[in-house]
Amino acid sequence: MKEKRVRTRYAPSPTGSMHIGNLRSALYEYLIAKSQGGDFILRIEDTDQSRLVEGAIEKIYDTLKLAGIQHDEGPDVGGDYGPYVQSQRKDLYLPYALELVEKKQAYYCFCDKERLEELRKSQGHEGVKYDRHCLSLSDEEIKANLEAKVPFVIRQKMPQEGSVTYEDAVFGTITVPCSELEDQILIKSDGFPTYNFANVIDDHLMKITHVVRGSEYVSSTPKYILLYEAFGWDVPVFVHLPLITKEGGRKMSKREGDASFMDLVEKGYLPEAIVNYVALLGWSPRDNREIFSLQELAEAFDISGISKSPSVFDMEKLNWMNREYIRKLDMDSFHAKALPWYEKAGLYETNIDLSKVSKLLIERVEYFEQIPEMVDFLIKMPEDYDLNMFAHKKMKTTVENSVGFLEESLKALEPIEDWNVQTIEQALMDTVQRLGVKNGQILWPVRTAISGKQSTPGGAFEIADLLGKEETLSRMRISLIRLKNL
RNA sequence: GGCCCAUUGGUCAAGUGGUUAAGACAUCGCCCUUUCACGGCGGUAACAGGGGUUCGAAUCCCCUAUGGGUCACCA
Repeated sequence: MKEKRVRTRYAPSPTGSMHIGNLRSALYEYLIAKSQGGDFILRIEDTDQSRLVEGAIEKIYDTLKLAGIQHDEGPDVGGDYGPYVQSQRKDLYLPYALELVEKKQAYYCFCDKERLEELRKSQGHEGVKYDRHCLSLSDEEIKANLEAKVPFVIRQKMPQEGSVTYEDAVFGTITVPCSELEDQILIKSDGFPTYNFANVIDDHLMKITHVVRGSEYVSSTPKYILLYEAFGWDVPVFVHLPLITKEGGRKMSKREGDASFMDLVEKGYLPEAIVNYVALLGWSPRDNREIFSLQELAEAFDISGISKSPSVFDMEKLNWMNREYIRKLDMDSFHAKALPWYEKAGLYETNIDLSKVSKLLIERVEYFEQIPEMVDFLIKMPEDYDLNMFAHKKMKTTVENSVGFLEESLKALEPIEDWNVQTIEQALMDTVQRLGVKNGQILWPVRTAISGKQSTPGGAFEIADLLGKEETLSRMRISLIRLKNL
């Protein structure tokens, strides 16, 4: 048997933004193809015309592009198996359905929604299958209905006995009794195929070798198998992916406002970091490595590393990974990415040297949205900060002794003409020497007095340098007054 | 409810009959240190429960519990 070229596809429906689960599906599909030198195809599944969302296709393109997951074939780039949008393939499906009708594997159904509704009501709540009311229609009746233009659907005829078994690449052997299978609709009354049908047809026509999708499709896969068999087509490899849930084990959903890829990007997470993190949710490499570029993932990826159990999306770990990526950025690109956040924070209205800010921040930021809060004190000193902050056990400072230390520091700083980190450091360290105290006893009060915060992106020297001489001394004096007025 | 699937520390996870049950994030402690962060060292913490099979089970089988998925003219 000759090796077939591996082809996978990402087949989203254009109904909104790509949440994390979708992104991971696309990623794994891409990786499965690329790890074996295959092709990754993008196909738009818009057979539900009532759910179309304006601009959703563009969002998909943008997301894929940002994530670096580039497709070899798709609506925008073309390919030999187009069109890649199902609504543009609409006329292609009916003949296949009719072929099945011909083979007695499918049949016309003229039942309207009302009847189906009642059927459901009469039989209880869930687990109700279609009663095959139309299966027994005679050819004449069918013909008459067709000529009378009675709306119809085409249903797949399921076997009544036995079971269907298939090998899932991650879940192993799955067996479902045929009694569980409903005579599902293949062609809807609006002439469009259902997802289940279009999927099989398109995957076959597009020569997809690995059908990769979320595990919510595991139990409907037997229906697909039956379809492939009815047509006499090769059954592809099914790779079902475990779910990604949020804390508490609930499924992530855009309805509930769970983060989409784009949301995370907007918060200042780097696409590479998100991709890296998501790749590790549900898949693990043979070794213990955690940092992977997309290229490296494509080299290391293996279906056998995919796990069966769902995993929780952990923001903390994403934060960690994002910081790893941020710290690897060179200064210029970090600075460029930070700029919009400086603007948002109001730093543009100050004379503060932003490149110096970046140097301090690159070591401390987990994601960019944190920046405004980290630098707010530079713009405006918090006026009513808690003076108890001056008391620091390890620094050996108290609210009381800080007064004297601050006064001495002020004296040392006032004469400085060339105000920079070095001169500030020298002046302050000289003071430490002169008074014979611990470094922290001088530096902690100074830093606190000019920032009003428990922690800052830099120490006393750096913050004083950023603020400039005038502002620094002014803040120290104000804090001193507050301390004395206690 | 029927069917399908899953279950290793708070989280991600390695592990495929014999291990002191890795590693990472988080957390805690210590060190370093001008705060925070970084870095270094160390700690707490797991095989859902019960039966088997076996000389030996996290690994195989069964039952129970819990969790999830699915039962549409949605994908």
